[in-house]
Amino acid sequence: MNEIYKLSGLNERAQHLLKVLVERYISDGQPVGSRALSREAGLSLSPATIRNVMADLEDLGLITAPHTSAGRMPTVSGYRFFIDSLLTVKPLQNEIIHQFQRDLEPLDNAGDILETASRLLSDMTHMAGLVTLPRREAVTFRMIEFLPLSEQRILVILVTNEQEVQNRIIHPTKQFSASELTSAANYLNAVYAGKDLVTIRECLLHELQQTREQMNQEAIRATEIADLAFQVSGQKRKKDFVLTGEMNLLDFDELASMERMRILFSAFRQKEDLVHLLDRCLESSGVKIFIGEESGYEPLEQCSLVTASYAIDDHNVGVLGVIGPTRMKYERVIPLVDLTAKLLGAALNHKSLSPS
Amino acid sequence: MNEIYKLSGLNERAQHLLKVLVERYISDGQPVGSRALSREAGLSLSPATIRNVMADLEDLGLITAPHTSAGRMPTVSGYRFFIDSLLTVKPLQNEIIHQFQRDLEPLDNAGDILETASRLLSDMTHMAGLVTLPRREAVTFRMIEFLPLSEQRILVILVTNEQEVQNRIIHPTKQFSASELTSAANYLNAVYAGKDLVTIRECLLHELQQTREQMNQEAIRATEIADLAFQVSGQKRKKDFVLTGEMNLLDFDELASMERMRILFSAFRQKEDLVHLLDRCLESSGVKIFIGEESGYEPLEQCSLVTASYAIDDHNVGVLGVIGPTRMKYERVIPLVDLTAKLLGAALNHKSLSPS
DNA sequence: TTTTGGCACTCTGGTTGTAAGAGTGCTAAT
DNA sequence: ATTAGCACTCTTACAACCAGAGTGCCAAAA
Repeated sequence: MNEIYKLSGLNERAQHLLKVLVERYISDGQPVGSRALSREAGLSLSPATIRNVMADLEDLGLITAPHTSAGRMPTVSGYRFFIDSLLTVKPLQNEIIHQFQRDLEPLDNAGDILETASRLLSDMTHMAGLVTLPRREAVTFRMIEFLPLSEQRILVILVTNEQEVQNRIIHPTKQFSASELTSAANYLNAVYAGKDLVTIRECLLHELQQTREQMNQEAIRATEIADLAFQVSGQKRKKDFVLTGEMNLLDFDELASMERMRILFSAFRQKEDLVHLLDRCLESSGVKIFIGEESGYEPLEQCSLVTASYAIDDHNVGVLGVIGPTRMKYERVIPLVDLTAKLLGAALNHKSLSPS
Repeated sequence: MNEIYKLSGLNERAQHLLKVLVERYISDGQPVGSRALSREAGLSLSPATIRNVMADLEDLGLITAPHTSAGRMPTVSGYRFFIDSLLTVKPLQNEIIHQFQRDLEPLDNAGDILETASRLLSDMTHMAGLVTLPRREAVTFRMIEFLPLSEQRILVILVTNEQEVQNRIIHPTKQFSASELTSAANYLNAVYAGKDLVTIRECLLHELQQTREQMNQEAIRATEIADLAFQVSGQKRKKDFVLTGEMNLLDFDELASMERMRILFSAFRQKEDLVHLLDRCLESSGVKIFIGEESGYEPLEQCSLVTASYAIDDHNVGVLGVIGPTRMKYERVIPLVDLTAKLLGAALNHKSLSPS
């Protein structure tokens, strides 16, 4: 029999017991023993029988005991199998969906929307929520306007994504007259509207290097100042993602060793690795889960990361998710992350479709 | 002798011993006993003598022992006396001053400046830094511009404080033509430039209620749309202060009980009380220190708060400071907070004076 | 009068031993 | 295939104990 397990996977009963064990462990945090499992499983099997099955599950590497006389708890593979094959996700109540919509709908700029999405995630799950900023390629240029503040300072107003507004002040070396600025803006608005910022920067660079003689004076001036304007826009962006509810993680005693927390928080500030990890989720849609060491990122060792990418115009442009202890209520977190991703995409899209 | 202490304060020797004790406790975190103090104080007194003095200091409520056979540690009054009368502040190295300037100078918008100031504070002290946003009365109007995005949406660009730019999108119920918008902007720029936002809102409200007949058509239209524009600007501001380095607080073991941290962090999110506390520091200039319970704010019980207000045009407009364990290196923190306040004020001022 | 050495006392923190409880693995019986 | 029984292991809590640190007080020394 033991042989059969190893060769052809787990039988019904073993799967059921694994499921109950994981569920119990998730809600308790205590290793679960054979007696408890026998009581809980509803199979009217004696603890002794349960023990045999548990021994098998341990052989398969799905559960493990912290020491001889403690119960068992799921390993990473155990969680993996649980999530992939045994989990029954709870559908969300309509009430929650509506609340999310209520919170996201009325906002009118991307920053607030991302922030709110992250906060919804962290508040609803009592864990840490995070939302990456949309890829820069996804930012499309709508219009630019120049507003002279003084001799040397020009305020650049950049409207993107039909709704989003960015400002910066530039200090051109050459003088630009008010009418030059207006015509430069008109030129740029006509030529580049609808293109994304990355492409535009490439074009500008290209044009700057070209022999000027092919262009008219207006285009040259416009290119010069646009280069300044977009240059700043292209520089390092201040942050890579919005992170909220970090402090919620203090509440989980499995993470609560000060040392772990310190590592985790400094990882949040480090960012690079985390960003890299999240980027890997951008490609495909759907909810992804990294359990503990699966993320390949040390500080997250005791944590799980549940992510989903969000899309604008059917293109995935960013990733959001939740970080919490491995022992989290996946059946609840997964649909929440899924929902948030969809609604975040919708909220960002919505703005570009309806003028209200 | 004991009598004399009580009536006329402490003699030299007792003061010196208190100073050494507090310094020692601050650097060690361990209650300090008579032997250690006798070694450290450089007075060639025996532990027994020291014990007598310590007993007196305890009678005066300046130090206390956690239990019979531990050393003594400062009480709140002890810290108070230490700070007010015994502390010798370390002057800052020029290197640090220059670094602060280097970090603050190049920034060109208030948001970044505040954020950087806070981060400087938290990084240099390894504690939590915070900076309140400038009072709204301190925000002066420089110019406004309207940019029609579509039929129903108008982008409002509001330049304040000579440098700061705010955007919002409004949806007026009535239609405004492009030329109407331009003339409205011109009107507002002419009439209100240099006034602060709060005053302007009051004026607008007042004018709206007046009988319209006294004004020309242009002024009426301008007032209508300006009301919309400033209305949004006047609404709740998103945040009250910038807080950085909260996580640094995890490193202090006297705060490190998860429970304390939770209370502290939820206090940071609560904000109201903290804001209220900070507001009380706005009135007068100079560094202020609240030790433990002195702040009258429960969650800060084990913490000290070191604040200073910063000024624009010689008016105090905001407060910044540092939150850390009662047992902090005041002689270093105080000058740091002081410096940051001055430089922050300068950085904010600077922008409005020199165009570069 | 001030300082000091001496001494008894107290409290903490670490170590050790012990007993109870929980859970296991194995074997033999059902 | 399942189960009862049993010996074994490991954790946890508790008590006892000891060493160390520090105190307060008193009487002697300066």
